[in-house]
Amino acid sequence: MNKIKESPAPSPASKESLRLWLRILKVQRMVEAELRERLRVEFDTTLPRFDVMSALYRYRDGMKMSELSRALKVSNGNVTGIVDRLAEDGLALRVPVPGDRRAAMVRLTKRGIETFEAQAAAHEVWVHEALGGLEGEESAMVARMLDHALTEGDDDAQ
Amino acid sequence: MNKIKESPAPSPASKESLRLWLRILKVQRMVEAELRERLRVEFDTTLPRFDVMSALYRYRDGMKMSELSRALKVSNGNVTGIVDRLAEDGLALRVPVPGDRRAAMVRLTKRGIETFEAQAAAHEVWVHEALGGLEGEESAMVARMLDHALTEGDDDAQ
DNA sequence: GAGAAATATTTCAAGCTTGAAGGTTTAAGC
DNA sequence: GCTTAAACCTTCAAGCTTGAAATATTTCTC
Repeated sequence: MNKIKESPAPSPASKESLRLWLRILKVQRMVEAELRERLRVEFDTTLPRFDVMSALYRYRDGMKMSELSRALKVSNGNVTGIVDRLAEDGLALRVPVPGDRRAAMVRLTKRGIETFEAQAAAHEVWVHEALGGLEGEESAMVARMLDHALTEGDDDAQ
Repeated sequence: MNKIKESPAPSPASKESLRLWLRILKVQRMVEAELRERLRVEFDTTLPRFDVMSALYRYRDGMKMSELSRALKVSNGNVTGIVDRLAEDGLALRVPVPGDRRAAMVRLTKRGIETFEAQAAAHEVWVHEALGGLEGEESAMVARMLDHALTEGDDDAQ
């Protein structure tokens, strides 16, 4: 598998951004693989489902489908399918919006809330196990700098 | 969409890891969405295809399917499909491995190399545009700290 | 208030992704 | 050598993901 020395794109400072990007990607893939595996084995669920439930848990009285897809930064049609499956399993449910017959509110069922709380507690531990190599202050600093790295377009900050 | 104050998981330091994780995820999703969109519009290709070509470009004389999937940290079956499509488009090709009739080497075609070089140059610029909010030294520091954040299991470093 | 534009959601095809199961070939153990 | 295990790859079903097109409803504009 002889690795070949690179040469083609002799750019100046964008190289540094590229290196950072590859590092971010590596960390993200590593942690995500771990979380996905654990969610599957221990809770028989998936990361996308967890993400949706997490958003719904935070906004306990419901979110519109469009709010959900905006919050998760995924496409509209995507959310439809995931919510469908959550609903089939009795974890979430669609309720009509009084003044607007186009829209639908999605919210967790009682069982959905209980289920998510168990998953979230485990999830937090897993993340710490995977990413706990930094002291508290370092961790906060990296988080801050990452935010700062995005050259713009920052909304919906936590 | 009333946001509800959180309360359920009153953990101590894992909270900090969780915050960092969410930040990483946010940056990753933002940049990735941008890259995907641009690859689609300007080169009519996808991120997974780009990733595979990137690996094949680095290991110019070919990689086995298994090496490819290990390098990209994706499943075996996944790579099969992507390479199939690259091959259909005449960008990559499978060549038999002399001593081993199970394995297959994958390598870029001449056209594949040329195509990738154009894409890679643009890609580097895009990443810098998206992630250029840090000075060179800061960027390097974040990269270093991210590496350090992974509590272990680090192989294949760059 | 009728028509046009905007908003909210679903449906669809194509591609990505996984984990598991299957087929083939090679290596190891005896 | 023969059996068993290991390695390599593909196939498959299920689910995720996107972007675009289709529906339905609401709002805007005149």
